[in-house]
Amino acid sequence: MQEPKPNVGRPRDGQIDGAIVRATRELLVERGYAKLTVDAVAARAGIGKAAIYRRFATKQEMIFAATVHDMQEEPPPDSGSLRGDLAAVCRTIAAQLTSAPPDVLHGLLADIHADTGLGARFHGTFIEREQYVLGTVLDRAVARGEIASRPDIAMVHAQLIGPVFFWLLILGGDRERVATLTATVAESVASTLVKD
Amino acid sequence: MQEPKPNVGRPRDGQIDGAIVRATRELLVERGYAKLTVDAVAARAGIGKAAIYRRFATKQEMIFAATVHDMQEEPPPDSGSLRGDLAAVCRTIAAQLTSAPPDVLHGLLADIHADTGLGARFHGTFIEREQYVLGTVLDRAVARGEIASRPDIAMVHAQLIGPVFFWLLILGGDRERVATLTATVAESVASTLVKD
Amino acid sequence: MQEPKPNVGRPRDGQIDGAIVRATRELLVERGYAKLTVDAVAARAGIGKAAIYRRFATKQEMIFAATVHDMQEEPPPDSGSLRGDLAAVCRTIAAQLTSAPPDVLHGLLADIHADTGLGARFHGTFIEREQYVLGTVLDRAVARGEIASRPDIAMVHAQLIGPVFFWLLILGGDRERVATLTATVAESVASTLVKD
Amino acid sequence: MQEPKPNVGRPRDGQIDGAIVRATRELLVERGYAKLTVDAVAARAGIGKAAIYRRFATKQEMIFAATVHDMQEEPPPDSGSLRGDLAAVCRTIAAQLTSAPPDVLHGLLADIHADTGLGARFHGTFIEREQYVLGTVLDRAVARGEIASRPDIAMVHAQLIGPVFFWLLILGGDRERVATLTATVAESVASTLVKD
DNA sequence: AACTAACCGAGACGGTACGTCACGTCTTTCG
DNA sequence: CGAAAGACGTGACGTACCGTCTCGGTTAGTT
Repeated sequence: MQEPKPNVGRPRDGQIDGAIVRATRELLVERGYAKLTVDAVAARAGIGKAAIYRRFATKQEMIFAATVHDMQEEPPPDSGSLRGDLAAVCRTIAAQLTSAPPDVLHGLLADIHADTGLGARFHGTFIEREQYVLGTVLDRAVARGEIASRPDIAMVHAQLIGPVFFWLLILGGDRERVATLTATVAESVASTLVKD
Repeated sequence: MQEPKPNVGRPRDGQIDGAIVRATRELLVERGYAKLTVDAVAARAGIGKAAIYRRFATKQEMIFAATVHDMQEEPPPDSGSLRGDLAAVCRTIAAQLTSAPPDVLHGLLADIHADTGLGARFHGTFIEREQYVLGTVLDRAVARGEIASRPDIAMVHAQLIGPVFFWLLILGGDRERVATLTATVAESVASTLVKD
Repeated sequence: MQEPKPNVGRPRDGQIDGAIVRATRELLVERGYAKLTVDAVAARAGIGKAAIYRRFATKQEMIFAATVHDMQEEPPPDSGSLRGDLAAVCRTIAAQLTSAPPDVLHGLLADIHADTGLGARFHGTFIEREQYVLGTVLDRAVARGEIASRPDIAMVHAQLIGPVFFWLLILGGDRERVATLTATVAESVASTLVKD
Repeated sequence: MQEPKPNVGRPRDGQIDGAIVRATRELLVERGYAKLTVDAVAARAGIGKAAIYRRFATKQEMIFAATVHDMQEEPPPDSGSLRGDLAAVCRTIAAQLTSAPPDVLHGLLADIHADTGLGARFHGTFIEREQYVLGTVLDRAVARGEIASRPDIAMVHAQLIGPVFFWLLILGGDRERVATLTATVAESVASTLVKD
């Protein structure tokens, strides 16, 4: 979201922000990511295209903002074990991955990685946040004495989230069985870490 | 690839098929997925656009065909243990995932999931093949007595490939450390299965 | 010319209308009717193709508008005789026929008659106007007592303009001798009418 | 029509010539000049495109040959007066002009004048032949003593044929009234010439 | 109360790529 | 070697979408 100049001129209409998000989400569901056009969003929201581009630099930024909730994920409450904490983290992220249609995630990921700026923001907003949460959880395990030292976070991240991600986005797997997968993976990663 | 009518008229020039693939791959590397144009492919290949559209219904089909090699993956030689076999499968697939620039994979996945037909072909060509290979490997483990019965293949698939996939495509992780990740994951999945 | 909605949105840039006409005329002279392309017109005019297709439904409409000046021919001043009036009318029309390269006239006539809508507009713009002028001139002759009643206008039209048209477009005749032909025809038609 | 090499190889199938002409004429009537395609002619005739291009250098040549009958117009029998002879010539040519749909004539004329070679052939086949016939008729009038010397043929040609041409092709006039127009014009031209 | 600066909807703008179509040529198999 | 079938390079077509810009008009805060 681009910032308006403060305290001069007419202020932005706050209803428009909501209307853009709503129209974008509706059209993503109705037509899919590839067939979403800015003109259609503007028409559906009953606004002009300029109102969109005053707020977002590109179509991708708009979709990014409309799709991705504000994601201020916090470390889960201490469950008493690394395994339980990892399962909690994994469940939260899995829930986010199922909050948008799969083709939207694919399209967005492609566009994000095609654009340096957006890619950096995505990384900062999601990846780093998730790894911060993971780090907290792992530090707890160290404090508990479950593991000797904090392992490489990115590797743990990949082992924990990768299977869920793949299941949902590549295999197009059943969303109900994600819970099972999540539990299995958390167990598996925890025991691998503890074993070392 | 659209099929020509057999034995009537001038046959398709086989060199053109190769030239399209070559030009597409070169341009994907040089310009990236988002900036690939059909006109540029035709120009680079020294052919007309019509020759492309005679073979592929859309630009995406063309890229799919040019990117996705004929992928007739076979089960790896028996390594003597489930863990060794899983590691071999995982290494092979990881090698394929690193054979194209990452933005190409993202773009292709997005386009594949935006188009039902292409999605089905992708599933048939890759997912099913990988799961066939995995099934073979798991059956060996059953025969060996490592595991009691063949588990759900898709779940194993997700656990095995998901981390590598996530590491490479989402985290943009170091390609050299994929080997470490692969080994860790294979070990982890194997021991989870054997334990049961 | 397609009409813009009035008083909403950005108004059409009037300079573009002129630039399209100018570029079209230049390119018709430089390359001829058959080799005129819409892309070339847009490039020459320094505009996008969309700006052309926003104004004209087809390439032919564009050429029609660019070629056919607004043609608000008025009856010539009363020369005192039917013969003089007819000669004046004929000279005016002959001048219009020589204002564009001959291949443009051929191409335009062909396209006009290939498209019902354009044909109707051509008829309304040109034929009816010319016949209105002819009707005025003939009415004067009736008032003068040169002829008893107003004859069939279309027949007179054909007799008067046909020879000049044929001379210029079919015979590819010398443009300097059109004056002689015009005078001869006007004399001939006038005496045929007066004789009756 | 391009000549085959004589006495070598397989002779051309004479039925094909007829089939091309028939298919061309049918499609001209059904779809009009602008929408006639060589592929459609070949398909309708049940032949290959190569068989067409073996006979005609261009699409226009094909249409020219298919539309225009072999036109070996001879001077009409002596009617005893210039006026009668001119009327006969005019009637013959008018009949030819009505033998094809009007849009075909427009299209063909445009293409003829866009191509030097075809334009020359058209001129030789039609214009010169018509002027030869006119010359013969005018010579008769000189011999008869109706006129003193042979006037400029092209000018007479334009005066005589122009009105009919304009009536049929530009005005889209009623074909039944062409007879009246023909008679009027012949009378008018004859008396203009005799008067001098 | 007037001024001013940024807002608003609507839609035109330059640019770029798409997928289609037709031309006239070329290349195969068959007779 | 002619013919049917159809692939080939070329090049224009008309459409669609992007992100920008320009209208007339609206809506605050500042003079």
